[in-house]
Amino acid sequence: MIKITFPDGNIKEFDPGITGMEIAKSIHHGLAKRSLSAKVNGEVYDLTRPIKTDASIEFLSWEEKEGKSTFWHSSAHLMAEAIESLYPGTKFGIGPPVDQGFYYDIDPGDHQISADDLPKIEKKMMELARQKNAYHRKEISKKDAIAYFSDKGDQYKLELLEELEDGHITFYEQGGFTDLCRGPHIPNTELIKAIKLTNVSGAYWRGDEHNTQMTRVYGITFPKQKELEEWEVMMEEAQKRDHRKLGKELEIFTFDDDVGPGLPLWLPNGAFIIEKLEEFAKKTEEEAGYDRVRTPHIAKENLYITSGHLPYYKESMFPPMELDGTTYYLKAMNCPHHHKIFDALPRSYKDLPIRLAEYGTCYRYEKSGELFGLMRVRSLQMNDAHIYCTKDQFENEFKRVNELYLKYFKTFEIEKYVMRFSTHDPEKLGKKYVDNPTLWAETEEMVRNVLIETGVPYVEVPDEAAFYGPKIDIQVWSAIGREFTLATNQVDFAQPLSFDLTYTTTENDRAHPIVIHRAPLSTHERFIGFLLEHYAGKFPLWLCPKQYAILPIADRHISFAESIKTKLANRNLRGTIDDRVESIGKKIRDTELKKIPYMIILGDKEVESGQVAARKQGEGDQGSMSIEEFGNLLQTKVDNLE
RNA sequence: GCCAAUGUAGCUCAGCUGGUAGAGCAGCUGAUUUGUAAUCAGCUGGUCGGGGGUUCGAGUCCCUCCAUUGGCUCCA
Repeated sequence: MIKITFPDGNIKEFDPGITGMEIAKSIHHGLAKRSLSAKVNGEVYDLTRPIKTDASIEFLSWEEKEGKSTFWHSSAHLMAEAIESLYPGTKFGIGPPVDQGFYYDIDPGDHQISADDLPKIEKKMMELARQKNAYHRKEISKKDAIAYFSDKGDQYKLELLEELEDGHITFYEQGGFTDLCRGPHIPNTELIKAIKLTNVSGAYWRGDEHNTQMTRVYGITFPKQKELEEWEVMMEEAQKRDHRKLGKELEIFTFDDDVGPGLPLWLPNGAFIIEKLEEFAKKTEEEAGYDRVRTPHIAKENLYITSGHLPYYKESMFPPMELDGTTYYLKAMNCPHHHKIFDALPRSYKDLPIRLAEYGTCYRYEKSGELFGLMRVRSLQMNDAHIYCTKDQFENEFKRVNELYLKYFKTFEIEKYVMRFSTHDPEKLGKKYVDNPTLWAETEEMVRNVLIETGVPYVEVPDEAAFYGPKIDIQVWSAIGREFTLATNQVDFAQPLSFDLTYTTTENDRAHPIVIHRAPLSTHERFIGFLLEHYAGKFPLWLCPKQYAILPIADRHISFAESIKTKLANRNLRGTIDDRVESIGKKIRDTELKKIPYMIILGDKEVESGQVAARKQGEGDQGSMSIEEFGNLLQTKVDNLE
């Protein structure tokens, strides 16, 4: 007998070779029905896989992330089966589950698979699912595995097999489809009740752009039709929050063909919000000891040769221009200019740390396929600063930068984030990274220490550092689940050396400072894009271009409206008067759609009582109050950055 | 840059197998002076992304370029 330990600590005995399914059934038929896979001694098992030794067990259902993964992984196999039966001769790459469903990379040979084929594949999948085919796990020798895929002529699977060790190879089979796969899988295809294939795209084999491009088919499946419907509603909701849509509706920004791709034009509302943000950042950073500087948008080639950007970063810069026999570049970053400012004066250890900030406009030649609304653009303004400090000051400075992030995140109610600590790959020294192994080791160690000390949760990602040093990026999720990098905090030991930046030490020697590049609010473009989705276009009051709208019911109420506006303007509250001859219903609707946070409705009653009828966007009537009270209400929120 | 899809009025979209553009909203004009999410009527507005081709005839078919979108790759 073997001992099986349950999550609640209970232990039961079973015959060796019992399966998860049988154990679940022995407890409760509901559990057996609900479970998709099981975690056995920490490893996710098929419910049909025999358990041979003492083990802990935890059943995984649709409610668990790993249960979903199992479900979607099996769905990928089902899709492959459908594709193979519809388009015989298709070769298969990899087909994993992802956050929202699954995909399979396929090589359909002569037959092109397009979006038009998806309904056909979906239908076939449904048909196959209803056949209630079990997923069979089979351990197989490497030799037999190679024979199978050689026979099939699937070079992709053969390539994957090459890297696998004999004795650790498993096949999964359901219906007429066999795949090389680690598993695990759900017991049976009939669990898959709702299927939606979402799109097809190209994907390089093994993620390398030098390899052939395969066709990637994305899909998502559910154990209940209703869940698919809910998911579809959720996707529609997400679309409404898309910053590109909101940016247009709220007149924040626009693009124009004649201006160029990735070059946003900020409309007055957008410009207003940016300037409010800047005002806030300047104040916050002044308090944190930063000095602001200003630098030009272009510089001579030599600056970027010195900085090392030309060898490492040239393809992301706009092409050079020739002026009077000299080559100039548009700046893609502010740091080289700032280094020259550091270098403009003799510096002593007594001056350090020096923190130079600039909301500098940069231009980056992002590849055309990478542009994405405001999130990836070619002209951008960074919330940038460079800190020059001694090695001793480094940890403290780095910590202070992290604290600044957290402060900003709190202000903008960003609760979900992850710090990614990017380190270098020693094999790529001199190619992707500045060739200075000692300093890489030293600085990575320092950053790691700060992270451990401050107790901030982080993940370490190898081979993603900047060319000049390790960095921390902060990953956030917009309200619609879009993930991207906002803040960045980078260590740079290389540029101070290449620019020969020095300060005088206590011993009257010369030493190179360490530089920290940081941009907590990322770029204006990305940050506004993020905020649009984060707040669904309902910006906090302090950022709103218009905080309130006064809606007079008839012409005769306009003069009262103006006197109120003046009073509120005296308290630095911003608003408009809708003096159109329109019904009050229409005025309210228009103001609601513009997402102006507060409305004041003015009619005879208000003129008589001297009070205002307040209405809140998205919430409705707030009742009557004095102008004073209304002003206080808004003022308090603005003061608290709400 | 690569694979695929899309591109019709300021916005959202319709336009069947080719027969020379249509709606709602917005805008303008007029009437309406209105109590918590759309008052009514009339009008204006498009070289159908650009260029080329096939055809008696192209928004519709073909080629090409541009842009956008979904991915891949990339991302200081």
